[in-house]
Amino acid sequence: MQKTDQTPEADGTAARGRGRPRAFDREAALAQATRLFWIKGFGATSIADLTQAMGIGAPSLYAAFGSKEALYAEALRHYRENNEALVWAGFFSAATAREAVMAFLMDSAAALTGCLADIPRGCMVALSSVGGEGHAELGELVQAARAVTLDRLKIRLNQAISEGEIPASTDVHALARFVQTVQNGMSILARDEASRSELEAVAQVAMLGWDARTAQRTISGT
Amino acid sequence: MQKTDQTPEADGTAARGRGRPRAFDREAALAQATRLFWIKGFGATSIADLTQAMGIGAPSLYAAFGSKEALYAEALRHYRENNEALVWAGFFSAATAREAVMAFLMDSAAALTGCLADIPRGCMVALSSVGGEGHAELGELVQAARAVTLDRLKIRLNQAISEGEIPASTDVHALARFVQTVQNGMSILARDEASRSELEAVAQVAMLGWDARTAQRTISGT
DNA sequence: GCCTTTCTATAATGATCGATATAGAAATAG
DNA sequence: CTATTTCTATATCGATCATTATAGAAAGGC
Repeated sequence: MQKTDQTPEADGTAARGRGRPRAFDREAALAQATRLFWIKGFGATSIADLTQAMGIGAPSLYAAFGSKEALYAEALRHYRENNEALVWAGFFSAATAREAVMAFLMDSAAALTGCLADIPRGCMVALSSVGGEGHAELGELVQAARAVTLDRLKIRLNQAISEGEIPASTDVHALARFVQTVQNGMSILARDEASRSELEAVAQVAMLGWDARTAQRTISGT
Repeated sequence: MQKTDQTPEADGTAARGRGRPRAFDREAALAQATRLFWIKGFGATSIADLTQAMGIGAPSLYAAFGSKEALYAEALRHYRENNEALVWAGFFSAATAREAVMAFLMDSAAALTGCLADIPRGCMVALSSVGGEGHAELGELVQAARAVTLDRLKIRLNQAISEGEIPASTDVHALARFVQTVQNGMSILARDEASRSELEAVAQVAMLGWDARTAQRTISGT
């Protein structure tokens, strides 16, 4: 049960001194892999696709990342570390919950259409269907990643209630689900070449739903 | 250029008299294939998966449907013919645009969570990523299917304007995009096991956005 | 009854899948 | 320098992919 992992560096951490050093930049290779998984998905991306885009041979890929599934898991982490700020920075720096949600949706409109950086359209996490492809473990990983959005929204909404920004009677779960739904839907539209301004207009309409839902005379929820 | 298709019945139409008749129900087999494509997607569904679920051999599949891609195209048609009404019947029978959109979103909440029939969760069209998997032709097919939703919403909104239900100044495109976004987002939530009542609550919030956007004193768009 | 036609089942096609065995090349430790 | 360690490149593994050749089974037309 307490078998120690015998493989030299399956975890990816570079050994310090001995032996021939790796000839490629691990992070750069991971970035290319991430981009490919992002665009094509897990199942449609082959090892041959990956080695070509990463500029390395298959044995190097397996030595550095372990397996295709482990590489995807690392790509997910790389995706979050490098792209999360595009969508969440404004949310976390906003003074009010309304401004936070507004920023979240407007920044999503820009990021998901590839306007904030040279990145593929749509969200890698939202559009991933790796769970339905038979890879249950990776499926749970992306599902957990999707759940983070809902958690953050609910935390911010509860904070807004405790600060008196919105009524205590607000249905936090429903409102957070609504914002999550809109952002997820944006990914599908972005993949179909919807423009940034179109998604921004969607965000504006969504905020009208927010305003009506957070007005003092709230219609009691569901 | 005017090569006639030589294959006996690649189009699927049953020849009338001669020869041994087909031993399986073509529509029932197609229904099983549709279900499989719906759940797993095009790429992750193998011919072996299909023949097992359809209860036929591979040669029978190819004789009846031509190819895996042609089968998927037929599955898309079968999907629409058999599931469209779940989401659109109320929309088309509603007296006002508001009731139509409300019915569309509420019926979507029920259908996408598998509450209206014994069907998989989420929309086969919205969640399909066959385009990004390298099958451009099928990708255009599902993209066109997604565009139908937007078209219908815009047509109904324009009708509502001409009937005086909503102001002529309404940004029809933005409002239709908003509704489309919400419904698409619902599919992603439904796949992650969101409940019918959660999606119905989302629909309720979305309708508040509708009301604010269609109020006579409309804030001029974007 | 026989003959033609079309279906079905078995098995195999070449291609590609993810993953590795092997061996040579390149670096550090001593 | 030599020895050791770890990388990379070529080639290949069995499995599975979509597809089909082959042959036998079942129906209608005569």
